[in-house]
Amino acid sequence: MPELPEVENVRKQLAPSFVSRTIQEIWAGPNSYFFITPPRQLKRELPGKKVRALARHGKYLVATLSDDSQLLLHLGMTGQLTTQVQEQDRHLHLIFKMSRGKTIYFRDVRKFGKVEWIAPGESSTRLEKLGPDALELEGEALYRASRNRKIPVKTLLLDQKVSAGIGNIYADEALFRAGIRPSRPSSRLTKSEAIKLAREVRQILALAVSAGGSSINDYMQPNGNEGDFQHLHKIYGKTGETCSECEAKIQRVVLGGRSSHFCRRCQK
DNA sequence: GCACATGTTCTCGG
DNA sequence: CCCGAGAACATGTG
Repeated sequence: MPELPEVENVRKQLAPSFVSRTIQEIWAGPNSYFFITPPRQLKRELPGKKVRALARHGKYLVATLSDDSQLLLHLGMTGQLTTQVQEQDRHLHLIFKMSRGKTIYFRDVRKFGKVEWIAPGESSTRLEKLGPDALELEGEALYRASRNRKIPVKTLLLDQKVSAGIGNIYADEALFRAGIRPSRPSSRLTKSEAIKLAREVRQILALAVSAGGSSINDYMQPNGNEGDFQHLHKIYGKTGETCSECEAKIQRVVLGGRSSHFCRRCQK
């Protein structure tokens, strides 16, 4: 469910239940795949610490704790952070009991989500690998990253080292709005196209944040509401439908192992 | 059974 | 060491 706009909405909604509260108790399920930091260590380290801030870098949520340690949360494909879950959920992996009566649940059906605790003074290789947040992607930087690369421009956009936060939906949407085919070799991008594409990326992400993200399948905000941006998708998931800007049928190809949607008339 | 799913990481060959 | 392609991870839905 989560690309930058969805994660940003989770961050904003979760903050009141998380920030300025003390972690009183941790419940962690037995799923070793899900935990970078093992459950026993989380149970040992987290209780008693206060959450000072909840930030987002790309698709990662980063909580800073009172001893300057950090807790990284990544939602993977199906992760959900919510303040209202029914107990007895087989996909529940982690529960934070916070001070003053708040509880936060982390559930994840496919378990591609991740939880990692970073000790004070340590740094996370995961965060260090991330490029600039996609809300601030600059055309110049995108152009530089595209030089001497053979990979499709779509795949370049998905590279979190180039820009952190873009996922499959918003990559397709931004390319459609920029009039660039997802299959275009990165090295064939002109500078003015790179500048336009970066602007479309920033714009669509900001719009999607405002709309509460996109809810398709199981994405939900922490309060249980759905986002609205899926109604504004113009290309993603619309294979075979008529393009909103012309009469052509929307095409689907696989690039870098991901479904990619485009209009052969509007995108060159 | 098959295809596919808002993601990341690892392996392999060049 | 860099690059790119493909597989792997775990589970559900149609």
